[in-house]
Amino acid sequence: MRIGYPCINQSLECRVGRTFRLASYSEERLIETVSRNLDCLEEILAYNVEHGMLFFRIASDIVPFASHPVNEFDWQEHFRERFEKVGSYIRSNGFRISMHPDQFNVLNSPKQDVVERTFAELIYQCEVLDLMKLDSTAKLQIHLGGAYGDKGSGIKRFARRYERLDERLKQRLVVENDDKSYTVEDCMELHEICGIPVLYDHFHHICNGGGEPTDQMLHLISDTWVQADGDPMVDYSSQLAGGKKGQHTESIDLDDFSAFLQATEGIDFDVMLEIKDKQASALKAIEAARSDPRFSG
DNA sequence: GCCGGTCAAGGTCTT
DNA sequence: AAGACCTTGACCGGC
Repeated sequence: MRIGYPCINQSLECRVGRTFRLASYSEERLIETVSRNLDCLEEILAYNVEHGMLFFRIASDIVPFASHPVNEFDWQEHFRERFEKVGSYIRSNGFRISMHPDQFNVLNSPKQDVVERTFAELIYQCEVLDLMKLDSTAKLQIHLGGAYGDKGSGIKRFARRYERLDERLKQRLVVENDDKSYTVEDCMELHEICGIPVLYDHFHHICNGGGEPTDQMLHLISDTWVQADGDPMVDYSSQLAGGKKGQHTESIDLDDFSAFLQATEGIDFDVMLEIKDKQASALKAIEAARSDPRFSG
């Protein structure tokens, strides 16, 4: 079990997803920004090695506007060696890596242009992981998409588009239950059709699930990950006290996290802490997990 | 310098 | 048909 946090380390000055506005796009600016993002990624990874946090999510905009038509620059070639160098560091330290195309990426949209943009974004994010020479245990996690009043059709549409993806991309893509529409059960239905692994988001399951116990859900989704996929990835958060339903907590609730570890005893997975204070909570979680025989860091 | 309106992108719900 | 909200950090123009 590796423990990690997404994208940002607040105790370091740098930001790995630094970007800029479309209106101020220039090739020069792009090169400068990607270069700084890669510097920062190296800095964060070194911090994470030092602190035993071996699961990390790379920000989607590590290469700003990578899948946008404005960007005609061959960033893949220009930064090839730098990506290789970071990838080599990742591999030699035993990191697990994910990326998470965000809400605008809707593979099951009825709109063809939306689907095309989603394909382009998925290809870009896959290229980042490929350039780092990471194997198929490095994943892209995406939500099932819009419900459009008929989830059954939405699931089938996702499956059809999934089949059209390049094999390389199919080996990286996993589907995650969301907090509003598609439950773990829905994701399992999609898995039955096209074989895509299911990433369990614990908090989303609490918000939008059938009340099934955690261990039951984990046993269910574990079988959707084959050896080449690595251990299942799991997202963990909890409710912000006094906040709207679905809002992520500011800082980890260690009682809740310990209960989560206990409820999942004996099941292998890597866990991503989607908590606002990022590495601060990850550090606390690691202390709580040190006595767990599954923990590696 | 500092403040805060605004930012590529979709979906869903309200009016 | 159009607009607000979701959710988030930080860019960047205006002061």
